[in-house]
Amino acid sequence: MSVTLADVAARAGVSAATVSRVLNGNYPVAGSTRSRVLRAVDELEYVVNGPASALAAATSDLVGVLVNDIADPFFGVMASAIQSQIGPAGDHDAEAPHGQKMAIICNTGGSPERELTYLTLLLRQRAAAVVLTGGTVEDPEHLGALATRLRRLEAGGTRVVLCGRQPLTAATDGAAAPGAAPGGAHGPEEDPGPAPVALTFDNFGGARRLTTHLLDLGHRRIGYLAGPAARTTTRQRLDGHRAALAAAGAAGGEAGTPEAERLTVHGGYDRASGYDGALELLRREPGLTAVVAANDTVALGACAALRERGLRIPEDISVAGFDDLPFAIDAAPALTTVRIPLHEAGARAGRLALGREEAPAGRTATLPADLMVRASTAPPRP
Amino acid sequence: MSVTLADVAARAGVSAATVSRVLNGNYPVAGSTRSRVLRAVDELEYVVNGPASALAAATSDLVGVLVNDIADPFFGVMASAIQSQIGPAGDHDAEAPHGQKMAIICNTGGSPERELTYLTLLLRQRAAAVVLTGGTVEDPEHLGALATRLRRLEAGGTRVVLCGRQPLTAATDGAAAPGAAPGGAHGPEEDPGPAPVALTFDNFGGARRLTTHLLDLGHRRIGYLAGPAARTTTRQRLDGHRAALAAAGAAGGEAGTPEAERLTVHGGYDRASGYDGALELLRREPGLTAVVAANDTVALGACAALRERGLRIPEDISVAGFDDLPFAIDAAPALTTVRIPLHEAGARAGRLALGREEAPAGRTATLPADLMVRASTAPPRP
DNA sequence: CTGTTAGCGCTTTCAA
DNA sequence: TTGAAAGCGCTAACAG
Repeated sequence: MSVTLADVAARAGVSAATVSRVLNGNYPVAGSTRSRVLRAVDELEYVVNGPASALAAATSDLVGVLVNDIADPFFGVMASAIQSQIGPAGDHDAEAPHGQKMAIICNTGGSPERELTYLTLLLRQRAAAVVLTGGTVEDPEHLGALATRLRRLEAGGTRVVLCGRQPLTAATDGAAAPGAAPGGAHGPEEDPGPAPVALTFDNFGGARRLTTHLLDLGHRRIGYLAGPAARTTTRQRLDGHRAALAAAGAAGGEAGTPEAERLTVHGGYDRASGYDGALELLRREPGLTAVVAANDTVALGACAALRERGLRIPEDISVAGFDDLPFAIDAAPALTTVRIPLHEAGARAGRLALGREEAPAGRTATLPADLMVRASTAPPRP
Repeated sequence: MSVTLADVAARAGVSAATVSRVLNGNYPVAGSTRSRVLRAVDELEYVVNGPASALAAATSDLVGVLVNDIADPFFGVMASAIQSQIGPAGDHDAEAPHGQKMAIICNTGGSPERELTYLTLLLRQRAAAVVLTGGTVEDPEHLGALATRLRRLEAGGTRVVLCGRQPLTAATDGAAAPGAAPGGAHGPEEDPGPAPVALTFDNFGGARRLTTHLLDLGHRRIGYLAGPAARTTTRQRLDGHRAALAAAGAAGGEAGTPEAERLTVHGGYDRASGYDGALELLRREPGLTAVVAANDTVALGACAALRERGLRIPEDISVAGFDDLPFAIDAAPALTTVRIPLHEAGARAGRLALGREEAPAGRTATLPADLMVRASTAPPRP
């Protein structure tokens, strides 16, 4: 814990600079010198001092990954995929962990403040890159603060990648008008620079296809268990759902109408919300023939509530989820849902974060969301 | 990205040392000076340089968390709980992220080499603490290398906490005899020091209770889907299972006997292993009346295979899991399993890692594993 | 309570 | 191809 570069240099009979060059391998060094240094490193069991090199080099080998909740497989799968591109690969030598990056996973719990706090913390670590996963709150003030932080990060050389989230500019239109920065910003106006790279999910399209599937089966009274209001993911999925309803002229397709409100219950992205929400939906509309949930976890909660009410799935009522998390296929019955390519997205985001993959044209790519028809949906009873 | 302590000091009309003291709040500073400094920090949008302070203070505010697979809720839940104790709490001010620690989550994929690599990386980051979650490979050589790394970490002031893993000394008995260090160690023999704090799960007891439950129901032909061989968790659970069988004089209770081998299939901790394993078990013993899986995920895979074979659960065959992950209760039928207090364990490990909780007596605490009887187990058909 | 003074261990010009 | 030297930005004695 106290052998330094200088010690290695002394033992190898070279200067500290040379040792540094050998270790970083970014500079020509004679073969014999090189092996002498490596031997000394080995004999002394030398381990680089990360903070010291980060200070000197003005960049660390840390990559921040922001997630809402790492216990939720939705984020767990993405985080794992991101990590797989960033961390030590299986084939690396345990004795030569050079140039290895490490992922700092930050649980925001969906809280905008904590999102900002973590970004500041990452800024202070001089993170090499930051990946923000999942949707965020659509509040213009938060979006403004977020944009400011990201700009600072990028100005400091940190790569920023959005994974499963709209680019900020798109989200900021409308309410967050141009002109004066929203309250709180008192720093100099920095150059916006290029927008962060974004990988988005086709939440809207997936939701629309899912509800269309239900409509095609003959359902007309469809309840919707939405996620927390004012979050991008929630809104996109709800919009897609309503677009399908509207296209079919079904009830609840017109946003803002009493009918649409009546058939929509907002809650969290957790099981309890699905359980409670399904009950509420049933109270509002006893003639319900189908329930669409904001995600698979919510759908499972809904299934549990429905079943306890004596309703069979899908005979009495159809239920559909979203995301196609690993457990969806093992639900009872297997859940009809929309597959989000979480793993692919995470892996790609990880590569983008390291600059190992070219940014997509327009700096944004939308990943497909495919309908997975399984056993939990069926035609309504005649 | 370039305003430094000195800039703040200049603006506030004080010395850099004073600014440092204000920011770290670990030293008396006059109220007026304090607010002047804080104002300057604010106006300049100053952000501490983490690497620089880590270098100077010889410790960083990073906490390493090693997991097998963050996409697996077993680890996700623990990681989330650990994080909740380490990272910014909800009530913290976003503008004052001082003294905040951050968790570096390292996915080892269950690979011993990567476990070591990450430990080295964490050593190089001068991590404030390291939490190792879940079981590990029981290979004496790996255990030796692991112990060496952990000793170095502790020697450098890093707190080490094991969460869901046996203390190394206990695991090292038997094969890894005292005396010469296993191959590869060529450093000076350091003082072993105190063993790391460990929080372990009562895998053995939980498994025994689970199988006893099955035996009480009348089952006698019970198949076991074990996890990867040579891992602590796998062995403890299998041992508990066999202990229950042996106590009841049932088939397969005697480790090493052909009967025990025949009724045990080793695989991974994933769904596919459960699926394949269940089929294999059925091939070996068509008269099977129950299947016990190494964990819930494996159990779900087994359920799927069994169902495809036309077997009803629990009427034709009982199935049980382990861990009681969130989805277990929503399986079809609800899974009988053993509840592991993942959240509590993680939270406690997090507090131990920060030194915010006293180590348990003997530096090791075993957390209970309670049997959760649900619908997937029932008496065998007469 | 505050300032001065040395480093912490590494990277990186600039020379040789 | 290698070495010398000057910091990177912060903390921590030690004075005052």
